[in-house]
Amino acid sequence: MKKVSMKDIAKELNTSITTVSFVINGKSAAMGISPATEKKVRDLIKKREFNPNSAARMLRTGKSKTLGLIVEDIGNFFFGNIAKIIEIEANKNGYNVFFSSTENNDETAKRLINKMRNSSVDGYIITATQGLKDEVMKLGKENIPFVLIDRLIPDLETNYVILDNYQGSYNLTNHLIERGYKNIGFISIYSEMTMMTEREKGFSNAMLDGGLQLSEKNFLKVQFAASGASTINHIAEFLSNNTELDALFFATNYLGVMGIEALQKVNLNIPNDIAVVSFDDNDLFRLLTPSITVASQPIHEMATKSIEMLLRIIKKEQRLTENRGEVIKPEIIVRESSPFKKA
Amino acid sequence: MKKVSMKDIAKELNTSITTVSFVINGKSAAMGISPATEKKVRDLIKKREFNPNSAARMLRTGKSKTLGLIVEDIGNFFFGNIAKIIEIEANKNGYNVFFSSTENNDETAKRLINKMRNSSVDGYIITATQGLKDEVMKLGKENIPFVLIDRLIPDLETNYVILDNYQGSYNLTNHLIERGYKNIGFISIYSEMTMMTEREKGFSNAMLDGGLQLSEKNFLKVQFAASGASTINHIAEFLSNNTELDALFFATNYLGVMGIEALQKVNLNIPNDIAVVSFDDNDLFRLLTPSITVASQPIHEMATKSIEMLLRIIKKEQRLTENRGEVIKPEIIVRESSPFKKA
DNA sequence: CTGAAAGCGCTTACAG
DNA sequence: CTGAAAGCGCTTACAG
Repeated sequence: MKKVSMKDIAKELNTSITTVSFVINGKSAAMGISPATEKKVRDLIKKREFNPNSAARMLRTGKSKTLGLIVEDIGNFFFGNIAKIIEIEANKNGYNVFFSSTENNDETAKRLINKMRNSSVDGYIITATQGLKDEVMKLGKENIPFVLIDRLIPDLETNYVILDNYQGSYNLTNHLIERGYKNIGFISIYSEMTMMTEREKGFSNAMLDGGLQLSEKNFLKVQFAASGASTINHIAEFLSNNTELDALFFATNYLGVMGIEALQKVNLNIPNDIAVVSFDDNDLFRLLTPSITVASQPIHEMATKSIEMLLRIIKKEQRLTENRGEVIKPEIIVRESSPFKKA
Repeated sequence: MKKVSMKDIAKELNTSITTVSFVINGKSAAMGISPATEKKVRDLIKKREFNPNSAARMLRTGKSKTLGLIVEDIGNFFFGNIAKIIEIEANKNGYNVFFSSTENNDETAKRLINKMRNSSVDGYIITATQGLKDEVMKLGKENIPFVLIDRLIPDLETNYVILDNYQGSYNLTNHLIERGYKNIGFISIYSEMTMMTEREKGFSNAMLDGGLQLSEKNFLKVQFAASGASTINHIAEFLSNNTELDALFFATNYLGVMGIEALQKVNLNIPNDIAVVSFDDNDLFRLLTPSITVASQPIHEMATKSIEMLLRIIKKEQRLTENRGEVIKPEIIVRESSPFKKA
């Protein structure tokens, strides 16, 4: 049972492969195929269940109709849902999408980009890792369409869709200050990524603007790669050493999750002993008792904006060098973990 | 800046394309290429950063080195992590993977399978929807490798990796009975999928084996597609109408999440007023107060078993018709939501 | 030990 | 309005 080809269709209809190809590619009108011929071709295509061979088309045109999605971790709530929406939108536009997780590792990210390049993807959506600048610049130089999502690369001007991390962090900190908290601990990871530095800047500026003091006792940084257990221990230790803290700001949702475990470990009650807020929402924060106040990323908006931008670049409606960035505003969702502070 | 091809490499070395191809495909020894020639070729390939054109290779060999992963929802914890592991394993074996979410919709699933077929994937890992039997049988007839994951299709013998839903459900119910609960409500979705029917059977048999009575008051079924709000209302109503219930068994983790919201809505306290257990773990259940007892799916084991099985079928080490199913045992993780019942 | 050549299934410039 | 033919970049049977 051999697959049917354009040749088979053409032969059965006593016409040429050219005609069949024009019909398939919607060029009948432009190339002046008669409606009668067009119908004959379409009918037989349907009857024989003919589908053009994508490899042949790809070889001939150089376009694979495939996109590459490189995220930090497809198994996490944020990126999993980003991926779902991107895949649906890509599909609507005739694209399939390859995906891969970098686990925030430079070498993995580089390998994945090159692997996908060998499969000739038509464009990328990339969650950059810290040392990815050269690799991404290479894409730019070779004129391969891409869009950065969720995080920028310092000193690299390009197309991106990111969250306004500074503003979200500033507003979330301000929310705590307005509710009477004065000794706020900011717990983040060691990172040069602007995503992290912006969140820290937003926190610091909100504190200073609120007339509050800042010392190193307000900051804890942990290693991203550290195991859950060791991170929880670090946080617990920090809490034990800084008993004057009345609120905690976790810079990512997985830090928040670990932080909540750490608080249980040292027997601190949220929100009676200490208030808690976190950057990034997830199901858990909504349903925990108490529920957790967050700065939430509009996932749907970020995903659709980035795939639309990538398709525009691929279709050359937007130049790769045009540097049209989208900065999405996060939303502060006030929940039970940050009530007005009791006197 | 044109991409370098095998022809360029051959010309520069004054050798033939054949020789270059043999070297690239590791056939030097078998075809008797001299070590000196082989080294010359390899060095130039590295120097010119040559990568074989995948489209040409695909057209010629009929193999795309691409797999299709069709899951219910890549954005959910279980499938997102399944996807991550499958992608990593596939990559190790030289495959890229396309993914798509069915949202448990038959038409979407059929469309996705056919779309991927047109991109000539070499094999599929599929989370079946209820009406997917014909489509999957077609794959079988055309000898296209695939493995079902997470759920079977009734009356269809094939390769699969699933959870032992019956045993997990039986054991989880038994755990409640041993702890003194007698009026247990089983909350599930309308579904013909064996996954669901097995869970219900496990529950019912454990109840009967425990000498407990069963009536329709022990069962609530909701629509999968129903919105969160309407599902929560249904559950809340069920609870109000069945005040004698002392424990709830949620048949999936998203039902568990909604159920917890419903319990808050009708002011029932876990575990003082009512115990709760759920099938499928997630981060939330571990961190909620109280934490939730679950039957947990070994995600890593399910993912690796399924990709290994698919690769075996592709490499013809296992026949598609061989029907080698793997049934993975779930683990009961006892947490705070199901203590011994107070007198 | 190595090379010339056919052919995978398309698209498209060219010819009529 | 439609067709014959080149060519995309590989793999591999065949020849020597």
